[in-house]
Amino acid sequence: MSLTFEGVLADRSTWRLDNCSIGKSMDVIGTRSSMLILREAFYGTTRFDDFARRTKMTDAIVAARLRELTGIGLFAKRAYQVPGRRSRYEYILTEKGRDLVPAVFALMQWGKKHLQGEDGGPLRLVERGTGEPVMIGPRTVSGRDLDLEDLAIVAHGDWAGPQSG
Amino acid sequence: MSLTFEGVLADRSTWRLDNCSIGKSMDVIGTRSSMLILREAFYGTTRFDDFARRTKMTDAIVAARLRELTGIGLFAKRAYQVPGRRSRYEYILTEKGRDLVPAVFALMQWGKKHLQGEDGGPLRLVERGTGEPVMIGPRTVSGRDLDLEDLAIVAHGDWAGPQSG
DNA sequence: CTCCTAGCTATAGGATTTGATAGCCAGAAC
DNA sequence: GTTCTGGCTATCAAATCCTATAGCTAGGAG
Repeated sequence: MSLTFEGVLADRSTWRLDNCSIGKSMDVIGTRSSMLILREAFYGTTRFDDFARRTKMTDAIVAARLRELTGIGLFAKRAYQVPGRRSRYEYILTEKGRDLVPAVFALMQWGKKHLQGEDGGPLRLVERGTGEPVMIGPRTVSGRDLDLEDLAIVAHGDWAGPQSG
Repeated sequence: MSLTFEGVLADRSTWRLDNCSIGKSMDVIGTRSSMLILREAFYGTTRFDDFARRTKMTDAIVAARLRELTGIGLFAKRAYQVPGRRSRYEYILTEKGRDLVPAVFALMQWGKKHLQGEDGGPLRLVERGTGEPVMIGPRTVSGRDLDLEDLAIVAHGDWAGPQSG
C-alpha cells in the first residue's frame, strides 16, 4: 500500500524528515501564481504583459512572482528590443526552471483526470510530431514504469543522521 | 525553447486558458501542508498522530487538512481498533490520492537537485528490489523520454472554444 | 515638447495558511 | 468512579497570498 524504506531507514520510528525536499520545494514555488507563470513559460511566454494577460493575474502579483522566481534562478532576464520601441527585459527559463516540467505537467495530468469533466478537458499532451500520448510518472533509468509499491527510499552510504530527503 | 501548440491552438492569441488543470490542482492541493501530508501517506502513515508528529505540523492544521483532503476524495476513512483501545479512524489513500505520486515525487526530485546541498541530500529514490535509480518525467506510452521541446498540446476533435486544459 | 504606452511599482484590504496554546471527549485502566 | 490518553476542536495572532486600483517612468511618435 505504500513505498518501502530500506537499510537504516527501515525502522521509521528512529528518524524524522527535518528539511525534506518536498517542503523546501513548496516553500519556493508552492503558490498558484508561481505554477501558472511556469505553465506560461513552458508554453513559450517570455514577456511581462503576456504573463499578466494569459494568466489573468494582476500586474502586481506577476511582477512580484517574476522578481522572486528570477531571484531564485528559475528565470534569467534578457534584454530585447522591438524596432521602434525601447529596450525591455524578457524572462527566459533557466535549466533550474525547465527542470520543473515534470512537477507542473504532473499536476496538469492529475487535474485533467480528477478535476475536469468526464472527458478530461479539451486539451491533450502528446509527443510533437507523432502525436503519441504523453504520461508523467516514476520509472527506472532502464525504462520500467513503477507504481508506489515498486518504490523504495535508501540512504546514501555516508549517511550520518536524520536530516533531509 | 518551449512546447508546441498544434491545430487550432497554433495561434495563441486566439484562445485563453480559463480554468486550466494546473490552476485547479493548485487550488485543491497547493499548500505545503497538503503536500507534506501526502508525502507521509505515500510513506505509509495512516493515523492522525503519526501525521502530526512526522510532519511536525500542529494538530489543528493536520486535522483541517485531513478533513479537507478526505472531503475531496484523496483519503478514505477506515475504522481500526488497537486491542484494549477504542475504535478510531485511519486515513487510507484512494486512487485519486495515489495518482498524485508523480506530482509529489517530481517536487522531491527537483528540490533534491536544486535546493539541497551538493549531494542532493542523504536519501535516494530507487526501485524496490533492484535498487535501480528512479526518475520522474514525461514520456510516450511507448517509452521514449521527452524534453520540453518534444511536447505538444492538441485540442480534442470536438473542441468548441477556449476553456480548460 | 507633449502625449502615449509597455512595463512595471505602491498601497490598501480581504482571504488563506500556519503556529501556538488550550480545551474537549469517549472509552480503557485502575 | 477517577484518571489517563489518543484523537481531535477552538481561539488568537502572525505571515503570506491575492485582488483591485492607482500611479510612475523612460523612451518613441507626433
